[in-house]
Amino acid sequence: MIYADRMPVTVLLVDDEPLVRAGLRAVLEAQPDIEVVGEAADGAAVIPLVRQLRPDVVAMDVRMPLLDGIEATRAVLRTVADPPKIVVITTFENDEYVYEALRAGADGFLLKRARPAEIVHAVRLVAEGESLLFPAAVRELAGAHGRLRGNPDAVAALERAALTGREEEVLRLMARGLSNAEIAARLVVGTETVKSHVSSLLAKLGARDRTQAVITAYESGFVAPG
Amino acid sequence: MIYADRMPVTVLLVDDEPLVRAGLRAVLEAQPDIEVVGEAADGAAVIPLVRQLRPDVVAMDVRMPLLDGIEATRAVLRTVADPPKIVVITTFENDEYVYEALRAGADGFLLKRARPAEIVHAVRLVAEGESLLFPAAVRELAGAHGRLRGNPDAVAALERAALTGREEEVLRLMARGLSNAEIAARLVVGTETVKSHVSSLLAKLGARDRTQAVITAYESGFVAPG
DNA sequence: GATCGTCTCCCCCGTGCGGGGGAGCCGGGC
DNA sequence: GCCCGGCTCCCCCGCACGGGGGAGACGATC
Repeated sequence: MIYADRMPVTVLLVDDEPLVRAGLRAVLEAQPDIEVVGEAADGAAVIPLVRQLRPDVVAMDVRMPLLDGIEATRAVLRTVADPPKIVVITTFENDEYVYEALRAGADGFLLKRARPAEIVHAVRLVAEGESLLFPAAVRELAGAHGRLRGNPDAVAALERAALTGREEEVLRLMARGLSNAEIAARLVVGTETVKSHVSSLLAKLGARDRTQAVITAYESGFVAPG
Repeated sequence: MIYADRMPVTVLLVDDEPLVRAGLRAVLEAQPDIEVVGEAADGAAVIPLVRQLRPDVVAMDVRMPLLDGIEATRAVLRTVADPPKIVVITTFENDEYVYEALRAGADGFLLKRARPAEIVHAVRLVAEGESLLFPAAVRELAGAHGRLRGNPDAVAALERAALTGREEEVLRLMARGLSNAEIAARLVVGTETVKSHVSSLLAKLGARDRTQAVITAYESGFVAPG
């Protein structure tokens, strides 16, 4: 493929770790059709930079000290006219922050440990308006080709369930092995509240216990393995 | 099991955090058959200490200021005759440094948040040159530089676990959502037997409960969704 | 013969889990 | 205005789960 005859894709890097920024810059700058036009260490600095630099793509960490990637994404999309595409960067798969960011309007995400070629690919795709949303695209990117979308029964169970937002959050955390108390701490609510959500989602999913619920989550592709 | 009649296993601790060293020392010294013979705060100090103390096992942090665990591992294996076994210590699962260290010749790894019993277990097994560790399989996977079929940590956890045939059967049934009683019925054994297998397998996988074990099963590809 | 690991089963015991109920608060929709 | 769904928190309660032990039977290995 030849990209050199197109306008280069301009990218703004936003990550609190200089090391990560340097790595991304090295990877992306190695491409003739990609240009890193700026860097920021926190979400708070993003908006003025976006206004000034007008990048095609913002590669943004989700976890940052002052203003995280979720809020920054919302802020950019809310306040900037003709906003750039936003790719959120994360260390962990199954990072619930990522889902928040995607809900906030991000166009895709990538893992820090992805291979250079995958990162480049992701940036190009997003720049072209292709939005890499959830598992299927990720698996494709990750090269774990061939995996199915999910067990139809499990998918159906999840769709029928019509979980509320909070229930989905709880299920994601359950699927990462957290206990009720740990989930409560993470969501900053009482354990009784978590138990309430758990009971509710178990009933909706037709699961007898949390283990069966997590199985359904995996089988349906609601959470993605590796 | 009685260990006291054997020669004690001698251990050298290498970690830049004094707190971690203290914790490891406390855990290991509580065992009659394990003796902590020295400590170092950085990889750079390891080689002379290894020459002087001749420990059976070096428990080494991967991330250290001057000389990290990867380079230190290489250095020890390259320059010391009849080198000790090396266990790398890490805070994070999904730590690519760990895989680097394994490629460099480390014999195993453990998470800082592992339970004392697991840490002790790991040190003993490594000291015995036993199969706890990453046999060829993991090193191969790590060296294949490629994507694995699953989350590397989960794969590693399963490899390291070395589950018995029965334990694997039980894990598969757990991963299908069966309760202990149901598994017992399926395998035509008593529920106490199943509980015994479950406890054993949880310990080996480093899982706190059956849900975490099932997650590991999915993440590693031990059971496949869909 | 002695040792070891696996599989089997048993005990006690604490607790996290999940069921079943209820209740207050808030925002949106009728 | 009222009602309803979602989120929050509370109670009681039974039980499966998991940790801590131990022990006998069997086969493989040394």
